[in-house]
Amino acid sequence: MADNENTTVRIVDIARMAGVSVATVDRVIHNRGKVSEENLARINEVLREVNYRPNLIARSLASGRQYTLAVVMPRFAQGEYWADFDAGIVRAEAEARRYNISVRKFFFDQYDRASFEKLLAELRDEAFDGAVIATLFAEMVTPFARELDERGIPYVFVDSNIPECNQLAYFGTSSFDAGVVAARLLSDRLDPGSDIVVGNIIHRGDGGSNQCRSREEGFRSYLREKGFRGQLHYAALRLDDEGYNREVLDELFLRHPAIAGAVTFNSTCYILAGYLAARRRTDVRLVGYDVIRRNGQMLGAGVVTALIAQRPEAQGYRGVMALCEWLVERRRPETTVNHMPIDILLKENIQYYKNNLI
Amino acid sequence: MADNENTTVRIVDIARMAGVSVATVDRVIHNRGKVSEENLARINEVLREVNYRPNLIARSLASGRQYTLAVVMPRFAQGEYWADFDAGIVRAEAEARRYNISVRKFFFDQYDRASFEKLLAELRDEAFDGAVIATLFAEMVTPFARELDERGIPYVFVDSNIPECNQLAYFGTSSFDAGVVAARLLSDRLDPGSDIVVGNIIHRGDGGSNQCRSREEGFRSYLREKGFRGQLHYAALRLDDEGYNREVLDELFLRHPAIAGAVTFNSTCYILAGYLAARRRTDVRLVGYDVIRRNGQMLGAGVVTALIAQRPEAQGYRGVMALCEWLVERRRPETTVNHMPIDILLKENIQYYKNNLI
DNA sequence: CTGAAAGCGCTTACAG
DNA sequence: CTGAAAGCGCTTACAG
Repeated sequence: MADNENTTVRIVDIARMAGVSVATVDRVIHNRGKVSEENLARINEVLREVNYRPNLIARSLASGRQYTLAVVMPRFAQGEYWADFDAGIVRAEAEARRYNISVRKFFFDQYDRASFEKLLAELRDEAFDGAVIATLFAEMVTPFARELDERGIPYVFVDSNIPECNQLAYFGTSSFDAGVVAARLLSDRLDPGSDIVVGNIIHRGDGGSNQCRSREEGFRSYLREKGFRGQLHYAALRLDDEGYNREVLDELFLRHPAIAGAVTFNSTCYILAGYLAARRRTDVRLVGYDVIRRNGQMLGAGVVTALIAQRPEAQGYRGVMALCEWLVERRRPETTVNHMPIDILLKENIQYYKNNLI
Repeated sequence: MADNENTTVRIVDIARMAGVSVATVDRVIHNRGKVSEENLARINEVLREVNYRPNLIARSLASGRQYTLAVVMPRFAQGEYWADFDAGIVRAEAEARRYNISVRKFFFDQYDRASFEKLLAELRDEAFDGAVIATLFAEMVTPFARELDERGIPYVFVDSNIPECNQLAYFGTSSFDAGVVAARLLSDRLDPGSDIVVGNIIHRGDGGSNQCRSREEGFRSYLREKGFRGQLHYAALRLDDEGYNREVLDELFLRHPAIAGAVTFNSTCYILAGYLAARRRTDVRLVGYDVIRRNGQMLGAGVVTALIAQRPEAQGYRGVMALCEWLVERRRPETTVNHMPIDILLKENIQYYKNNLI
């Protein structure tokens, strides 16, 4: 019955036990067909009996099969959010190479939906065996996902999930609950009547990402539940236009003196932080997302109260690895929706956060 | 000069380029000696020129070399802290198997230093190629580490670091700063004059672990810096002895009515939480360590204010993997001291923490 | 539908 | 000090 556990059984062993050649066993293992009913049954029986575990190392070495993965993500500069995600891709790439899997990155502009559209069009003519897709523009990802389904190409979502697709997996936070946590951290010591500024970045095309919208819903939901009575005021800000932002915010704060809190639902809370620091508004609590360099500095300086992070490096790494395991071993991730932890960073614990990108 | 990047160069290629056989190249690659000066030089030159990267998969398949790793850790029951650490070990084990590396666990009783001593004695007669050691009893680990140095066996520390050893790596938090974070979370809304209870578990042998001592130092240091004026009172508690603990705590709270905060520096804050819940002391803020089941429940119930966690699963996983990479590829971890993030868990974000053990 | 044989890149005795 | 040859466990044409 129970065979000697420690001697691994190989294909030749299976072949001998079933009275066939290794090639036939191989056909059964890979469902390549062209095997007689009786051999099929016999081999499967043996496979089951000995609980055959293929040696993946040998398989990889022998097959020489090459896979290419496409990673569809925003373009980034050093120190920005997507640079951390990219670090995870790079790490996964190094591991994947051992299994003859290579990675190609395709970039779009996260503030310009047209750039994403254009990129998707290009991808129609590209050959790849799997894709990791950052779902910022969810409405456009959905139809593209259907095309991939038709092409039989597996894909993984990162950043925020889109439930109605056939993704192999999702890696990212629950955006809604990440919004709840922001509200908790911000309102903890806020008078229930205070107003709150919401900093937004002006988009080309249309408003906000999938993720930011969900975070705001979670944020509002928490405040509602806790009986918060203040107002939320939106500030439409620009990247790298300090003068403009200052004007907008000056006016906003002037008009609404009850403002005692601030939040951004994307990774640019350093903009609001810069303003508050310049104006010495130490009375305003500020919460934002993502441990990018400029946010981290503002947290260390005490201008930002808390940052919420979502393990971008892990998202990148696990996205690629999920596809690798699927392609090499036909092994699905244990769960499709993989919510990353919602990390809370304060001045006191931020220094260790980046050390361990895993 | 720069060769075609994408065609991998193999040992046969090197051999041909150097005008020798693959066996000689292999000897050079592995410093096995028995190679003439001139061949050595020529081969090394070629190796450098083509930037040779061995195919580890092929190497592993061909060599059939077996390694055994020893993991020295506390015995645990399901739901306890070390069970999470163990989950990381198990995951690493699965990966390591591919490279012919197996893991043996050796358990001691974390509340009994004699059990650790006994275990170390046993390990002297065991054969293994690397060790992951939980450093709870630091004074005893140090001499044992020296023995390993002499035996030429690499080792990795987890839980808390011991600087003066030759560990290949350390994976764990900065215990001191984890104490600082506890103080920040506890004292945030505490009156500077309030007293604080420190819950301790009575040890057999001697007091507290390495880690708990450092956390307490960090804790006290933060309070000192912030001008905290209250007192710290120790409660010597027992595992699984609710009646006894209740007596001790009843008396303590009676004698010190200024107590408004509580902390434990190990993972048993559920004991204090159980007491506070039973006595309906919602006025006492409680902070503890580690997301074990019973702590998580108390956080969800609102009895515990915050938990601080240290990614035990990652510690286990990375500890084993560091040894694997060293044994298989002679690759050292990039840094020796790998501080894990100090994670902060509140009621609002705890639900996602366990999903992603990485 | 089936099997013998070569090969993936490396390591390991073995004979010289 | 050196090299020819077999082998790790699996896959892949190829011939039947």
